[in-house]
Parts: sequence; structure tokens; C-alpha cells
Amino acid sequence: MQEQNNTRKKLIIYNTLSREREEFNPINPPHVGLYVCGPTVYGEAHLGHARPAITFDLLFRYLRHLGYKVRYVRNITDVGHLESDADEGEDKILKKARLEQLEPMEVVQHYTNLYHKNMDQLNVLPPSIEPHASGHIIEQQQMVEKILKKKYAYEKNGSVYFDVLRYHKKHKYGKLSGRVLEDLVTNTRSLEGQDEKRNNVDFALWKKAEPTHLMRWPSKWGEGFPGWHLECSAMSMKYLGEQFDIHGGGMDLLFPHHECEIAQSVAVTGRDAVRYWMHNNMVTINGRKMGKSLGNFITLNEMFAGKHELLEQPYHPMTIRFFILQAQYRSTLDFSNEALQAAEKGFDRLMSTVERIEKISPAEKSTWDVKDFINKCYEGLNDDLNSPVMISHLFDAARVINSAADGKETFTAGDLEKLKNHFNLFVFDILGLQQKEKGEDSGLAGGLVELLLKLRQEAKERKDFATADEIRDELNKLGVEVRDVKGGFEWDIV
RNA sequence: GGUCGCGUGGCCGAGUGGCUAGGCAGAGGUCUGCAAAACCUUUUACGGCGGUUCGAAUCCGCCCGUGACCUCCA
Repeated sequence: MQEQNNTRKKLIIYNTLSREREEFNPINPPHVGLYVCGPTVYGEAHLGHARPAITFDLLFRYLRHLGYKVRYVRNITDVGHLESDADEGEDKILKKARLEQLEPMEVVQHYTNLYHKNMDQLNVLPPSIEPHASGHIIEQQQMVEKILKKKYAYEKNGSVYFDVLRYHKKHKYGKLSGRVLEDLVTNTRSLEGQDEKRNNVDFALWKKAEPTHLMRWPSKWGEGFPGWHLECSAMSMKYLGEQFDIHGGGMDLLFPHHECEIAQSVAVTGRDAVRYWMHNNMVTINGRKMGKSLGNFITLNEMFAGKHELLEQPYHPMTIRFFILQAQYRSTLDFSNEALQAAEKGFDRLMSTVERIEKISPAEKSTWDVKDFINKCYEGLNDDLNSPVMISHLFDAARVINSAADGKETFTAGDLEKLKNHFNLFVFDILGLQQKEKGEDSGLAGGLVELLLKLRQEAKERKDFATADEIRDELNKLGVEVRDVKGGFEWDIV
């Protein structure tokens, strides 16, 4: 992160708002404000949730590596999302709570804990701030008041709605998603219980709570709860200011969620809050989006345990992370056992290469251009976080490193140091991969394995192959993979 | 129906006007007591039809297929 700045190009980000690649320039360097839509904690996180988490974790890690001071805000949505299949729009959290006879906040806590655990398993760094919607009711109410004061909202029967048509007269509603308001007005299906709205495109800022509704807060409009899109506007403004650099989330949130966020912020401040909008694409399964409503999702816990009818085996969290990073974030990524298994093998290869770098001895000459490799990796990342391109260069390096470990390629001490540092930097610090843990008490077990393999080595030397093979076969049965290398051995717990 | 996107070899997945992406799988080989690993070589591509161009997977048009959003959704 120090001396190569001259060779490094700028980070390019695809901005959904402009539909173009743009050079990233923060508003107040070296500070960067990053807001990402987090999970709705009414169910277990699935493979689809891993995608934005890992995508923006990569961005977070890379921005920090580039020397930016990043405040990364990722919210927890624990109130306010209405469910369309319920008769009069029931809070999702509430519905689940009733089903399981739990306090709503108990459900929230349960799934939040699970989410954190899964993120930790995926080596996703915690954000700088993780605000809960339920903890920012006052801020949301204040925002509703501001919008009312600006006359972009109206109250009806204890609920407050955003007046989209009025807003559209002065500002353009739909510029992020490319929607044409006139089409929306005529096309939107009529939903039940929406008579209160002046127009079907209006959306709730504050919703009156029915008597049976448990999650409710007092307000000047009566008891209720905040609308669908308000929390992100209120919390991003609180922690990142009226204007900030990057807002991220899944493509499925583009409309209406992010469109409404823009409207809310512009209504309050008169200007756009976000400079760069970034949207990750979906994980698909058999070409279909993996999602709750389609019921075709596989939870992360199921992935890790291999317990799902579609799974042929368990997949290690690092396999999942690597699998996701092997696709550029704006492409769809199709799930299949074959693809996961390919990712698993590739990942393992990369990891054994990391270990082999240590075994290379420096030589007088370098037979490979390390600097070029480093530059290509940066170029990949700078090109809208093109992690697959970067990974392809890592595999190129892996081939050369493995050859060097065999003595077929050489590096000077300086190049070797540079290669080692950058390979580790790219793999661990930026891609956020980590070695799979080698069993629980690797101290004792590892020592025993080493001892056995030393005995096997001796057996081989006196050509006692029966003993040597027996040791190897028995270790294999215990899940220890043995590989003979020049003048010694390597082993792994698989 | 409206808006936006995608279609690359057995699978996943980059590229987006001329230069081998990469991984996994397949085939052959080197190494090895054997095996594994590693390395080397190698087969299979750009949905279809036209057009632009010296040259297109890459640009344009049409067609076909497919997906996302339009309702909570990462």
C-alpha cells in the first residue's frame, strides 16, 4: 500500500444512477461513507444474503487498503416491512412472532445472532455501525415531519403517505430505476386497503397500527410504525450525513426501495444524498433467483452442514466465499453442486500455494515478472471490483509458485518478498479468504501426524513400503491427506 | 403489458473490435516404489440471421430463448 501508487490506476465503480463506470472520488477524502442495506431479521440468512455481504465486504476491505477511512453502515431491519399476502399488511416480524409464540424482539435477537454468526463464518468484517430500525424510531418520525413540512406528504387516518405525484412535479421520481411515473400510475396493480392513498404510487412513511399489531410506537399521528423505506434514509442521514459516497444493496431493492429512499432524502434536503449507487446481482438456482418468496433458497447453515435435498455435500464457508468472489458482483451467479465443488478445489489449490511460497529459496535471478502480476491484480480490482480477473492472476501466480517450489522457476530475494507479501495481501486481506482450520486440537493431533509421517519417511528409506503405505492409508482413513514432495511430505486434514 | 438485463466450450465464469482469461471436469505426458500433489501438453466457445468494418464473441438491426423489477425480497 505504499510504493506502487504511481503504477496504480483509480478505482472505477459502476454507478447504477448514471448507468456508467465512474472514477471513484469521495466527497471528503480520505473519509468514505458507505451504506448498505442489511438483512431483515425474520428468518435465517441464505446464500442470497451472502452475496451483498461479501461484495461490500470486499469493497470495504479494498477501500481501507487504498488508505481511505471508511465508515461502513449496514442496517438491521427489524420493523416495518409489510407482507402483501396478509390481509391488511402485517408486519413480518410480528407474524413470525405469533407463529412461534415469542416476543417480536426475541425473534429479532435470535435471527440477528444467527446472521452475525454466519457473517463471521464467512469472514465478513463487522460494519462500523449496525443500526437497528427499531432503535431509530424518533429519527424516522422526525424525518416524516420534515417531509410533511415540505408538503411532500399527507396524513390520512393516522398514517402518513409520501405524495409521489407532487414530488415528481419538481424532482424526477424514477431516475434510479428508469421507471416512467405515468406508466407506474396506470400499471400498478391495485392493492387492498390502499384507499387512503391519493395515488397508487404513493408509499407509506408512517403506518397506523391496527389493534392487534404488537410492534407499535406512539407518535403525533397516533400509534403506529415506520414505513417500508424510511429507515435507510433516516439512518444513513444520521450516521453519514446529508450527502455521502456509496450506497449499496441487492438489485432487487432498486425499485421501489432505493427509488423511495432517493425521494425521501431529496424531499428533505432538496438534493441527492448518494453519489454512487452500487447493486449486486442475484444468486440464481436453476436460472431462477434464490429468494424467500420463491421458497427455493438454501440457508447458509444448510450449506455449511450439507443438509438440504439439493446439496450433495457440505460446503465450507470459505468455499462459499470463494465461489461468490469468482463472479463479478454485477453478474448473476448460478448455484450448482458442480460449480461449488469446482470452487472448493480451486480454493484448496490456492491455499496450498500460499503455504508453498514459504518453501521457496531466493535465487540470483527472477524468471517471472512479479511487478506485472501485482499491477494486473490491482487493475482487476480497480475495474469495478472485478474479483474473478484478479483471481485468474492469482492462479497464474500459483502455477509459477508451485513450479518454483519444484525448482523450475526462480525469484530474487526481493521479488520473493514482494510476491509473498502481495499474494498474502490479495488472498487474505482483500479477498478476505482464510485457511480452513486444521482440526480442533491441531497441537496434539498435528504433532502425532508429524511423528507418524517421520516414521513413514524412515520406512520408505529402508524400502519398507508395506509399512509406509499402511501409515498413509490409515491416516487417509482418519481424514489426513498425505502428499510426498521433494525430500519430505505435506499433509492436510480434509 | 411496461422498464432493465442476460445468452461464451461438459460445468462455473472473465473479456467487449485485432493479443492464450482463469477455475473445475476430460485426454496424454513428466515426476514418484506406488498413490496423491505439482508441473507440461491438449480437445470442446462465443443463441440464430443479416449489416457495419481490412477485421466482431465484442458495434448496429431483427428474431429466438431466458431472467430481474413493476408486491415483501440480498
